[in-house]
Amino acid sequence: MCSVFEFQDMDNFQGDLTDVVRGIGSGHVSPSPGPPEGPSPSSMSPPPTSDLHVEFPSAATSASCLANPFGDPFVSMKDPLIHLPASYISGAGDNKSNKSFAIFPKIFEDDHIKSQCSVFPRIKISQSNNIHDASTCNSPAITVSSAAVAASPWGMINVNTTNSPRNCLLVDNNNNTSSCSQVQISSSPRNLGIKRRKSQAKKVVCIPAPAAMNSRSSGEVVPSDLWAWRKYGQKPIKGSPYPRGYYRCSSSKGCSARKQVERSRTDPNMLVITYTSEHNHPWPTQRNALAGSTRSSSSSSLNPSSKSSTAAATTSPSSRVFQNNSSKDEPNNSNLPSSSTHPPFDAAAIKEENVEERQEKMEFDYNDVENTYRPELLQEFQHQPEDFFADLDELEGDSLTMLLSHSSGGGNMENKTTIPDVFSDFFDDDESSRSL
DNA sequence: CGTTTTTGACCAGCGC
DNA sequence: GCGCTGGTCAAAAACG
Repeated sequence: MCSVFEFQDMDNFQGDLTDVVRGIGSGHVSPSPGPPEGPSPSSMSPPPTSDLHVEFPSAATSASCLANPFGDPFVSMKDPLIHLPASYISGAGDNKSNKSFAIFPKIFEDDHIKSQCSVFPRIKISQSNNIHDASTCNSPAITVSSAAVAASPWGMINVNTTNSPRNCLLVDNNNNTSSCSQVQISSSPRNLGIKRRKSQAKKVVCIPAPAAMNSRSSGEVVPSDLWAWRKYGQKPIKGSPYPRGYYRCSSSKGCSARKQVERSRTDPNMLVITYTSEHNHPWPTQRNALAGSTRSSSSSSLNPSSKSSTAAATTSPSSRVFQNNSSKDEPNNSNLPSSSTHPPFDAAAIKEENVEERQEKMEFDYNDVENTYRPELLQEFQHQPEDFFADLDELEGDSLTMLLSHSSGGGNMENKTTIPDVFSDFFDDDESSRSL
């Protein structure tokens, strides 16, 4: 029933990630069945949506991560894409389409990075209202646990989907077994496919790709994180119909942080983002590149509506989403965290104006100089969930919508009640981390 | 004007 | 050493 990918040598893994995704893709019934036929993102089906439930980590799961080897928003943060509140993800009773997405962080340990970070919390995304313990493989669930999970309290992502013939996928570096059948990806040279220019710590994240509305002309969609990324290259990748985009951090000159973004060759709905190197600067207090940051997919002839969505997704001014009254003209705003580990809740390309409104409402405070969110933030969510989601309903074409396609349509608040718990865990988790 | 995107060329690692 | 492939550079174009 299940497929198990074993990465016997994570150091040689890089090129195989999409194979993992393939496994995932085959595991869930995509709205766009069949292998990709080519780089035609405009024809891609929307990302998995609706009826997903996110179970947030317990306080114990991400205890040990204060280090931030990458300095990217996926480190030390609850990835906004991952940690979407359930009502974001939940479609208004839409049980028709199969929705799933897998996010599996993966760390490539280098000399200096050794199982130190619980970047991703344990997360379960289930198709139904039942949160399955996918680790048991008894339920129709895809379980993706990164190698880092075994090595550290990183995150386990259980992606639960129904109607999947092979609906339990385990990615584990510890040869974790189950009743699942196994597909092994060994470190044999033939499986490498991608050379390693040099040993680098990398972190691979697989996320649902925002749909075509967010696509660039190249077909890439880049969910936003809070760093400003500048694309410096794009290459077709052998064996994949989709090109790989190369981005470097433009938030700060001299920052060596880079990331690669590509679609899964087998599941266009999935984006594989590989982070390399680390940021050497705090979280950006501004998008230092407004001029280009908003031009976005202007070149996208495929989907004019994508304008301001893609680059925005990559380098959008939405970085200001939860920045506390920070002016984009004021770098090093004292209101902002001194550390580089405070990604505002920026689930890619939220409309800026809405973002600002939300900012006012939520009054996020990033005075925290430690590596976590302030508990107050949680309280904000806990106490104002309705406002929060009411605002969200106003968003159109934002990343959440893109991510979830037609998710919360009409202000469906069915799962609203889960939010406080969600954020409770969300912050409890960080609390536990901070205490270390 | 400042920034990003695009894209062809170049460089480097790896297998044969 | 050669070829393949991935990663990076850099000039030109585009955008606000």
